[in-house]
Amino acid sequence: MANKDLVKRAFSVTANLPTASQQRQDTASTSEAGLDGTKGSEAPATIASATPNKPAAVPVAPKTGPGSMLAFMTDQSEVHREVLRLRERLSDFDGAQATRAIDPKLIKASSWANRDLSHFKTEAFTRLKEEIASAGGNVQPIKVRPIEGAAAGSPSFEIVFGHRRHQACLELGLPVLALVQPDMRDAELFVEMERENREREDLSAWEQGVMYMRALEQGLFPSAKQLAAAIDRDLGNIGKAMALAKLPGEVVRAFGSPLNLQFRWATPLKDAHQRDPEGLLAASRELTTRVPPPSPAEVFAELTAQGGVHRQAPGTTAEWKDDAGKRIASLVVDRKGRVTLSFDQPMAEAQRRKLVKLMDGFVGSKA
DNA sequence: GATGGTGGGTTCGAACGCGG
DNA sequence: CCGCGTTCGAACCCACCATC
Repeated sequence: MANKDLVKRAFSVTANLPTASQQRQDTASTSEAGLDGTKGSEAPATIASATPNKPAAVPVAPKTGPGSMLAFMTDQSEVHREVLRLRERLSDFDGAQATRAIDPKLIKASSWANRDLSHFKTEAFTRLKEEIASAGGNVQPIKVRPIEGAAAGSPSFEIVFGHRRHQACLELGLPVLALVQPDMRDAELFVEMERENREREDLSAWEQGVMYMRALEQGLFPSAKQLAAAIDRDLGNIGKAMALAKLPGEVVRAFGSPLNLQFRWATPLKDAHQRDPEGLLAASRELTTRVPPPSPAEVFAELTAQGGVHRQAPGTTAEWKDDAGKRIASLVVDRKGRVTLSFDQPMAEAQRRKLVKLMDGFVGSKA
């Protein structure tokens, strides 16, 4: 039985990782009982003495020099095993990146980001803010890079992506969960920020344009073509986005928010600006004073109609209303440039005759 | 001629409205 | 409710022009 018990005991000792004192006691038991003694086979019971049925083993301090040395060595082997265990656990996180909770005041927006303030007033942003508030912080971390030589009290980090989550935490007074990426070059930051924004589809055409313009102005890329290649985007769209971004502020304001500007409007608006810059600005200023404000499509239609355009955008280009604000008539242009003038209310005979006469003159003058 | 930029046409997918 | 057609926005492609 002796050999069988020894094997069982040895396994038990290893598996239970005894403390030095336990092992010492075990050794003492073995010596007392002999290799074949039943007493020795009970030793593991001492190791497992934490069980409620058995009294806890009383640690015995080593009394001799070799005993102390043995105790030290076993202690050391225990530390060594712990190190190995921790290393093994650490290897589970190979490739993972650690996040930190950072005071949002210590983080500044990226130099190339162009989050329009109206982005932080949208319903989507309010929902995001509510989600973050209910979770007690942003669950999805933002990405930042440290700012070299930042002065005390000034921001120490720059956002790579996650401007909306940062803004939400800033407004809520919560720390931002952030992934800190050291040694990140400007171009790398730009490409990553651009990719993240595009994947989330939450940057307007105008904002993209401003972002691209800044990247080129600051020399991140030598040309728009190389910028397009770096971010894997079509050059034509980059040109259109930048054309929107180059529009005067008055024109952009006429649309209510820069977020309302669309890619396909870039060329017609640029044409209108080149054709009659003063006229376009005057029309834009006038549109911003309208109550109720016209829709973005109506603004576009009116601005591009300034000075006569070859290709008009489809949509309602003019509306007439009565004192109560109810629509009386509207002028609509379809995709082929055909114009329909319609009246929403019954027309008196006298008015009809007047309109026909007006049309005679109008069509006649065209012919 | 190479490179960079622009403009216009086409295509694709999503959203929407309408009729059965 | 479902299928179909239409519209809209974005992306892609390519031809063309300007500059060096």
